[in-house]
Amino acid sequence: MATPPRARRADAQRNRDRILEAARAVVDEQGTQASLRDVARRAGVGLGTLYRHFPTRDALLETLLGRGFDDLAARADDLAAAGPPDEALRAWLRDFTLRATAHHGLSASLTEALNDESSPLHASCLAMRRAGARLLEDAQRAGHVRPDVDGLDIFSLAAAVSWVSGQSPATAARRDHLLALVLDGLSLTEAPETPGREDPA
Amino acid sequence: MATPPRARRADAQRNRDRILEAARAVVDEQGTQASLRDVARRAGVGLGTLYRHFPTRDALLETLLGRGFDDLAARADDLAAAGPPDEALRAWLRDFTLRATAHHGLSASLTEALNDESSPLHASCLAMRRAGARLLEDAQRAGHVRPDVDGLDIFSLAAAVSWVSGQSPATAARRDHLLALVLDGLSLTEAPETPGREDPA
DNA sequence: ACCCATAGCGGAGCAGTGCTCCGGATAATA
DNA sequence: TATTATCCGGAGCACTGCTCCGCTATGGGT
Repeated sequence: MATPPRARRADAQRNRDRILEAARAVVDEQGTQASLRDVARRAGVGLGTLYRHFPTRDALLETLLGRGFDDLAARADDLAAAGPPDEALRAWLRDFTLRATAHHGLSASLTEALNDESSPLHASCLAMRRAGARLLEDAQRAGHVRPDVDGLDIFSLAAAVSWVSGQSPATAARRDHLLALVLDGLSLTEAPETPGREDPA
Repeated sequence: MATPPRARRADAQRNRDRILEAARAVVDEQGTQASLRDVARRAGVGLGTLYRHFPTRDALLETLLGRGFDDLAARADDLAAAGPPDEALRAWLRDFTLRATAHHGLSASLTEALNDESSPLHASCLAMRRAGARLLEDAQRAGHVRPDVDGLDIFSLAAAVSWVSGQSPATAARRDHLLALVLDGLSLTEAPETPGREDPA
C-alpha cells in the first residue's frame, strides 16, 4: 500500500532487488515451496541476508505475488462495470484459475494464507476473495447464480480446480473444462443468452 | 491381491506388524506426509528396519490404505446393483470424499499415485478411478449426467473438493455442500425424481 | 578527506527431513 | 549346540527451514 521504505544503505537495496529477481526465477521453476537456500545462492547472497529482508517465506511471496493479487481484485471492478454480472463472474474466475496455476503450489499458499491472519499474504488474499464475492453477489441479484452459494464457496471451488489442475499434465489440459463444469453447478449456463428458470422463494 | 508372504523369521513379522500399527497412529495424527522417523520411533524399531519392510512411503501407504481403496471400488459395484445410476454415483462420490478427507494429504497422495505408474498405490487408485468411471457411464447412459464428462473429470473434481475441504475447518464443514454444487454441474439434480431434460444428439 | 558508529552481511550451526549402507545380533535349522 | 542366512538398527550423507553473531563496509559527521 504505502511506498515501500527503501533500505538506508545502497548495498541493502541492491541485495533486496537481487533476492527478488532470484526468487522470481526459482519460484517460476520450482513453485512456492522452492528452497530458500536456492534463492539465496542464486542471488549471490548469504542466507541470513535473505531472512532479514524477508523474515518468512510468505513475506517473500507477498512482495513477489501480492501485486498480482491486487491486480486481480482490481480486475473484478473492471469486469463488474464492463458487462453482465454472470459473464463478469465467469471471466474473473477464469482469470483467477489462470493465475493460481501459474506457479506450482500457489493454490495451497493461497488457502494457507487465508487461514493464517498473521501471514503477510493474508490481506491480499482476503481482498481478492472479497472482490470475487462482490461479483458473485451481483450475479446472484441478477438471478444468474443460485442463492445458497457464498464467497468462500466460489473461492474454495476455484482454488480446488486450480489445485487439481496443477497435479498432472492431464488435468492441466482440462482446467477450463473442469471450471466450466463447476460453474454450471452454480447455475451459470454455458450460453448466457438462455434466461434460465429462476425460482425466488 | 495374493496372500502377503509372511516373513521367514518371527521377529521380522512382529516388527512389520508394529510398524503398521505405529504408522496407522501417526498417519491418523499427522497425515500422509508424516515423518517416517516418527513411525520408526513409535514402533520401537530402527529406521533401517522400516525401510526394508517398506522401501518407499507409498509402499507403506499402500498396505495401510490399499484395502480401503479396494473396499471403495467394491462399493461401487454394490451401489450400481442397488439403486438408480445417478443415486449410485452421488452416493459413491460422497463416500469417496469422506475417505479422501480422512487423512491430511490423502488427496495429494491419490493424484500423485495416479501420475506415477511405479507407485505401489497406482494400481489401487486406478481401480478406484475405474470403478467411479463405470458408475458415471451408467448414469450417463440413463441420461442423468451430461455426456462431455469422463472418469478423470469426476475423479479430479472429487479429489479437488476433498483437497480444499482439508485446507481449513471452514471448508471442511462445507465438504458436502461443495460436492453438491459440483454434482449439480454434472446435471445431477438435487431431487433425483425430476426426470430432467435429456438431449441426446 | 578521513573516521568510526552501526546498518547490514554471510555462513556456521541446530534440529529436522528422506534415504542408504553395513557391522553385528539372532532366529531357524541341522 | 553350532552354523548361517536373515534381519536389525543406527551412523551417516545430503538436504530442508531458521537463528545467531562476529565481521565488513557504508555513509553521515567532522
